[in-house]
Amino acid sequence: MGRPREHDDDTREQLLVAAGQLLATDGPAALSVRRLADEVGTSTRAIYSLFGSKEGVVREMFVAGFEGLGHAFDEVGRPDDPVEELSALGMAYRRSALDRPHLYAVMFDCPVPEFTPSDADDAFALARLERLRSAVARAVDAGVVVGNDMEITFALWGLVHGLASLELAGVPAGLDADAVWAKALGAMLAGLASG
Amino acid sequence: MGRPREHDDDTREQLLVAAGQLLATDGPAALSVRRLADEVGTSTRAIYSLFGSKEGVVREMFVAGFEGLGHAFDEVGRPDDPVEELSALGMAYRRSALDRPHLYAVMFDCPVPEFTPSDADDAFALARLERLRSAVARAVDAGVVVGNDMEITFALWGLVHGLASLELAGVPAGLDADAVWAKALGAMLAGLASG
DNA sequence: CGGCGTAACGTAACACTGTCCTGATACGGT
DNA sequence: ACCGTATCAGGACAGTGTTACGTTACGCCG
Repeated sequence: MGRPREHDDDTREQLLVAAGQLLATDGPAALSVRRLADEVGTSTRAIYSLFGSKEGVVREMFVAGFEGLGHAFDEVGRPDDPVEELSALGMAYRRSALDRPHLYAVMFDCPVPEFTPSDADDAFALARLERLRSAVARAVDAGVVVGNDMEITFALWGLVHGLASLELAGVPAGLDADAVWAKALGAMLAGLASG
Repeated sequence: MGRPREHDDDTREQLLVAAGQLLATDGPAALSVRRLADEVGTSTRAIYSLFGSKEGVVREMFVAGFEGLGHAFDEVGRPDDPVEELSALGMAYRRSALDRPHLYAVMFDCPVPEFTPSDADDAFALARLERLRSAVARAVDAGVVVGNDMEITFALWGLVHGLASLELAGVPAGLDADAVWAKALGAMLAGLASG
């Protein structure tokens, strides 16, 4: 009974794609409910039916961002050398951030004031780091890095997050970002090896 | 000739203080031109007379944030051991971020969509890092860290920025932030020493 | 000393925002 | 064929940053 819904999963997908494009091309200020609806050719009501609010749309992008990070981690195999695995995870993190900078901003900065991560969102984000944590644990077990699993995980996360953040903000001309990443990751992993 | 101005440097200061408090207590969404004017007991016109726009207010906070970082660096003396100096600069960075989290957000995240750092702003921010760069250069000269000055500076900046960013976002319960900082900084500096 | 020019003021209007409510719409069941 | 109902589009509402307007308060000059 009732009118058949046109605000279905298909328009939902279209809205998310359009929201990503708006954010990527014209910045957070351009992401308005009306413009988003226009872009897809539907009404503002669709956004509230499907996502509850503008915040809901951005939350979905937050989740998508961390899922993308998880996938980037999954694509890293399991090299024989645990240290090499950690290094590969770091570079996967970098690639994930650089490939979708607008999502990375939603994940860590809060460019859309309507959305701030809830505790559940934070928990979801934290869970994507399990892959990194297990790699750290493996390295600790192998004796190639020494210390507390969780502390080392956050030390590494802090490093790659900071580097990615700075690189997205724009490194000065004449500075080789590749070299900075190689130097930083190499030094950190070497330092962790010696206690 | 003309009416004497009441929108003077005093109200300017009051507006900046009030803007900081609004941002710190009620978040970026609460920082509206009308509310800011009400808080100080003046009119919205004052903000446009003194700062040109809302963006101008936030820009001033951006500058104040980096000046605060510069002062935090200045308070670090010049220990005999260059590595100890780098470590102290890192902890000064941490303190600066934790003392004024709302300013740190303005500096790196863009929580107020009206403001995005211009090239001049970025240049000003970068100049505050000169203190770190000179300390790195000193350490390189002393042979206690090896590599390119600028690359190492950004490696260190990335690390402390990432750690501060994660700590402000909230580390999971049961994780000792002090320990993470000590571990991360120690490992990085140790790793940089061995090339 | 009175009136004028001028600079700065508060306010109200504009175009926009996110959100909610109203009236129209299109189907399934009787 | 008609009604009930779930869904839709669009307009209303309160709030945003910004700007144009009319008013106010002072220094200067006649």
